[in-house]
Amino acid sequence: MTTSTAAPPRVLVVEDEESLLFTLAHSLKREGYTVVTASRGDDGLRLAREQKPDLILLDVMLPGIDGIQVCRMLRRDSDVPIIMLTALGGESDRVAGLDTGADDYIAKPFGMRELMARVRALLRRSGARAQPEAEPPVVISGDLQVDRDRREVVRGGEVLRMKPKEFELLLFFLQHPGRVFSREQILNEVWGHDFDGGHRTVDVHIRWLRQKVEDDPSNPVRIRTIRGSGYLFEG
Amino acid sequence: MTTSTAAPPRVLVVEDEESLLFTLAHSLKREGYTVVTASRGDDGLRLAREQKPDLILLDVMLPGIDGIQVCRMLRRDSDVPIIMLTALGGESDRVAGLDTGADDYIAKPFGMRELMARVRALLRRSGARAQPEAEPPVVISGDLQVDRDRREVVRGGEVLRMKPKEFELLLFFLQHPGRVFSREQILNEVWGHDFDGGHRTVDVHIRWLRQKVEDDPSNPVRIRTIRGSGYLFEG
DNA sequence: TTTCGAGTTAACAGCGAATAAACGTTGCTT
DNA sequence: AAGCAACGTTTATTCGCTGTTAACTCGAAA
Repeated sequence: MTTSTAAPPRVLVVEDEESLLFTLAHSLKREGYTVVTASRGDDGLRLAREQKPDLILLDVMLPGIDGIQVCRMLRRDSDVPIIMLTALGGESDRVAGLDTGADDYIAKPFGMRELMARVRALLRRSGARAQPEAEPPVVISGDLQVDRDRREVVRGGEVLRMKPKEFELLLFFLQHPGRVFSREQILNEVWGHDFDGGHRTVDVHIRWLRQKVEDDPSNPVRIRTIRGSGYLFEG
Repeated sequence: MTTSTAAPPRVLVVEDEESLLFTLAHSLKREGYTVVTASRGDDGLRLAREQKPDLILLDVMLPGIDGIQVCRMLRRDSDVPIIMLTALGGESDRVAGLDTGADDYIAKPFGMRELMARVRALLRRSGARAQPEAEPPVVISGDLQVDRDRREVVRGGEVLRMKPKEFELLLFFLQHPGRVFSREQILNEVWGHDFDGGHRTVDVHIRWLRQKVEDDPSNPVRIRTIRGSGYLFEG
């Protein structure tokens, strides 16, 4: 019943914080989606009805009408997939969000990668055709197998137990081999747009990753350090 | 949604320090952009609205209205890409800058080359057409291959281990073959506009480069010395 | 020959990264 | 509700690398 086209899926983003809106729009476009934006709840509601998007990203806190209201009103006559963006990851928010009929929620701050994964998943579930990028569920590089569906990493037959952030970080590297990324870029992609901690956090996670992924963690071959620039994953 | 033209992208530079403003404008023009300048925050704001530039370089410290304010005011009705030029590379500055809705920031002192790279990246992201120069990821000259993504130099099948400055310097030469550059010019481009060290620093780096790049470092063929003028890279 | 610019080498200070460990938070178990 | 385990982040320390400068040598131009 949702719109289904041969063209790329349309995503409506309703978010008042300018910089986040920009980042979201940009990331979505890069993935191949068509993006429509609004920074007020009432505008969002109007656009949702005019444009019939295939998916909606909806901030909870909004000027005009808040996200919860918008969601409720939309649900009266549509079952378009909705992902709520909530400020505080509190249990109550989550419940409140899902109660209104949202299909998923994600707490700020969130990594772009995770959000994109959820968007993709939700669109697939909702049966939207023409996935802009049918990312394979398993990414392989050398003797490494990363299964995004099972959230599991297999190396030489044995399953590596990965922490969530480690997994995300490794997946990010696997998907962008042979290119240097600065700590800032990595923080933006893996941690989230508004993570404001120190960039040394990356170092530590790199280290942990190396201990699981490298033959000799002290002499890394896969995840190389490019002094003064960042890190590079050797495809 | 942003302004997009067939003509070269317009860049607005707002900077109060005369010499830096001059350098910036000059470098941008050489890259093929159309440049508009202002040395006060209020003038910058006015010009931004009149001229609708495709990108803005905005100093944080400004007479009139400071850069943060200008950025905030612009963001109310525009999503033109903005790069902030910050004096102190402190983490807090970064956050403050990005919070106002800036798309990128760069800490002084910075090399012109890096700035140009960011300008290019941001314009590409924002979807501005008519890229003045779509820089290829790999630059080749003779048996030299410089890979900017991997930050790696390959010569005759073997990978050369390069220090950061060496890499930048070599890349600079590769991109400007057959032309003499004075030490001052090289310092400006590769080191940064307000590097205040001695110019002999260049000599030493040239020497190190030659040892890695020349067949006979004592009789350089690729990086030639033009006595009294500077150095020249033989394309 | 004299002078000035460039080559060469080594010393040193400062920075960036690796590492280990502590801390605070969260979520789960009992 | 309390205790516990796991995880993410921060901090401190160590270590090695890199950039810069200075001193000396060499060679070319005047």
